[in-house]
Amino acid sequence: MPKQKEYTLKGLSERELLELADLFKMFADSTRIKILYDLFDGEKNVTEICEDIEMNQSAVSHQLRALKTAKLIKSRRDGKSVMYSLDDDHVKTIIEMGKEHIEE
Amino acid sequence: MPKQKEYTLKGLSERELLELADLFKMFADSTRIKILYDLFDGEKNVTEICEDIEMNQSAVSHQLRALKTAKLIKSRRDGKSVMYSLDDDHVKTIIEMGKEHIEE
DNA sequence: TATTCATATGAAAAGTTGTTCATGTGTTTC
DNA sequence: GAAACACATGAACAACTTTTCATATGAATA
Repeated sequence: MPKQKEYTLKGLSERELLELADLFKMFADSTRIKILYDLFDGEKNVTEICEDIEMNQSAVSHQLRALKTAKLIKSRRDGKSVMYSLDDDHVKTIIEMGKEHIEE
Repeated sequence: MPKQKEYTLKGLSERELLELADLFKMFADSTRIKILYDLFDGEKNVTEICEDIEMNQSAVSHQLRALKTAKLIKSRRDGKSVMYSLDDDHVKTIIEMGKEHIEE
């Protein structure tokens, strides 16, 4: 039996297109952009991030989890703290491209 | 009277952060990614786009308007048709960066 | 000018998302 | 081991998005 013809758009499968959209969803919220941008400096714990971006701890934790699931950041425990840092080289490039667009 | 201290995260104002998020929202939906990706080939009219991405005309028109408002695409009328094309050099780069991330 | 083709648009429904609140878990310190 | 500190999590609500349906507008053609 022949395999069901799957929709693709010039080599991109429906599944890959959805993954792409999910990835960009991570950049589609200003709280998450603040977190990512804050981590440009390097590793920080949750309390530091909360102070830097002026958001409460619960909201930040929820967004950190989303960013981690999307593999944009990683974490390690350090005593009572959990340290977060960027986990993808493309994050900076993507945000920089965005900045260039809005600065035109 | 001193100006009210405005929140900024390392030089990015709250306003710019919201603009950035709004920009990335445009990439955060697979229908819009399909449209943008489809336009990598060059100018196309609405009917062509609908066929390529297999979506109905109304849904596509709504998304075309969003992309145009965000200045990612531009349009010109050609007889009965309206031709759409990319209006930002960064669009390809941003999508390519996204592809690289998910392909890891 | 009536009809047809191409596109745009408004309203409504269904789904998704972000924040808050309350509370739970893990780690250190006393 | 009790208290304090740091972080995570589930539920609930409000706000926002995307698609569909119906219909409107605009341009070409008979």
